[in-house]
Amino acid sequence: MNRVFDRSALRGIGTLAQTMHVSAGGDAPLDRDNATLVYIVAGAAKLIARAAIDREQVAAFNFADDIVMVPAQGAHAYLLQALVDCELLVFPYATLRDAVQVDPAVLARLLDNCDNALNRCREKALVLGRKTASERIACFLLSMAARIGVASGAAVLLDLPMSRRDIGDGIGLTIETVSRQFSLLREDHLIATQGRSKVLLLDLPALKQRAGYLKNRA
Amino acid sequence: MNRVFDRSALRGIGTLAQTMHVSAGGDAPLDRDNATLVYIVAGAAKLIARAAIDREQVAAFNFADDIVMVPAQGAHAYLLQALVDCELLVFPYATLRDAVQVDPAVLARLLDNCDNALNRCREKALVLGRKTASERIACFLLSMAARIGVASGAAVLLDLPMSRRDIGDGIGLTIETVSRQFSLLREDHLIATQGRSKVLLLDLPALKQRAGYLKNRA
DNA sequence: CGTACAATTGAGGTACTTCAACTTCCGTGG
DNA sequence: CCACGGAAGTTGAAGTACCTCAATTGTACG
Repeated sequence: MNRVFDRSALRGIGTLAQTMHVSAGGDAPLDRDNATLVYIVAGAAKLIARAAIDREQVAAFNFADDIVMVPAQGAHAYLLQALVDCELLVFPYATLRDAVQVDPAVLARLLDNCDNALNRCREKALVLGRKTASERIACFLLSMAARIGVASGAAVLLDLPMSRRDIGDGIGLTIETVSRQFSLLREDHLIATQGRSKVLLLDLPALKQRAGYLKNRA
Repeated sequence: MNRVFDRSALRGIGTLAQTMHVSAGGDAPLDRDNATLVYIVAGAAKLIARAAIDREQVAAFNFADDIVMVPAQGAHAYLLQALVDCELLVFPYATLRDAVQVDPAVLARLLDNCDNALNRCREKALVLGRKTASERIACFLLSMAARIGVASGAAVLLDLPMSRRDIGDGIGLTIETVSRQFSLLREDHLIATQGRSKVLLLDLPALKQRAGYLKNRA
């Protein structure tokens, strides 16, 4: 595991950090006026962009060992909400950026992390702007499989920490459309569900087909 | 101007760079298998994510002095296309990241740049996922005003280098819907257009209203 | 075991898309 | 300078994918 904040890195910047425990459903109490960097020690969270109280977009789902860059409030408000109980390490972005200049290797890893987040966000933009409901669900499931999936023979088991509403807010659909798409995938035997949160991906190739990925892959 | 690659920075990394000239409409011939960092010396470009030949999302519009991080090809292909004739400075991302560790200040500015791109991408995700057509157009115009707008009394003049199709591909609408929304804004005297590319924003407060920004701003 | 909430399913509405025709713009050549 | 032609943009009519509203079923927790 190539953690951004390994023991030696933390020795230098640990004093800048603030440890937080946020219980499931709660908002991380972050500074709204300054960008913040949050290291998720344990748990799972969603970063939401809020345009109105009843209209929000999940900008990213994040899990243990992820680093989340939470923007300051601008035209819209950003909140980091815990999906399950979380342990967080919180840094003011500007302070951290300046402090880690004594350790360029850590800075480079921060850059890599930011680049990864940017790439995921761009994939999300493509999904939101140009994909159908069934493609969106397939993309979502495959992306979750890559991050928190557990191989189970030819299948992949997902234990999703987020609700159907969260999923919908993440891929720009309503809770009902998400539910209908799950039902279609079940009918076609691409997935099986168990309870509210467990999803078994039965046919990854077929899911990739539905995701609308490029045909001519390297 | 706080350029990322000022004279002293370029002295150290200039040898890594490749200069390119791309004429309007052309693709920058980048390495598809590795992430690339492009500094736009002059011109304007669009970064597109392609799901199919007839289905692409503009991930970002970029202008002179911008740094664009172009992902390697994954599930989808990314292309940097020139909107007008461009002069570019191209770096392999990984090589550059390692090389600039001798100059943490440059690394920190790269991180800031990446953070800005991430923030813009997240705003885009919110627009694509949760905004109506009229809100999207307003958001687009305001975002362009902030980047390439020229104050003209109380109004702001835009000389858009991209077509209606590009705009649509950027905010997830069809060319026809974009056109209809422009017509509505004209009827309501929020904008005036002149030729294909010039847009005069006549009423910024009203545009912000239509953009669906948060009411209770600090 | 019962309650509260999450998820599913159905019926009807709507915002945007698709398809098609027309108009404007603007570079080119007469 | 003006006329031409092709591309870009605009406008209209019809279709559809997704949303909204409403009722039912399922799930997890006390």
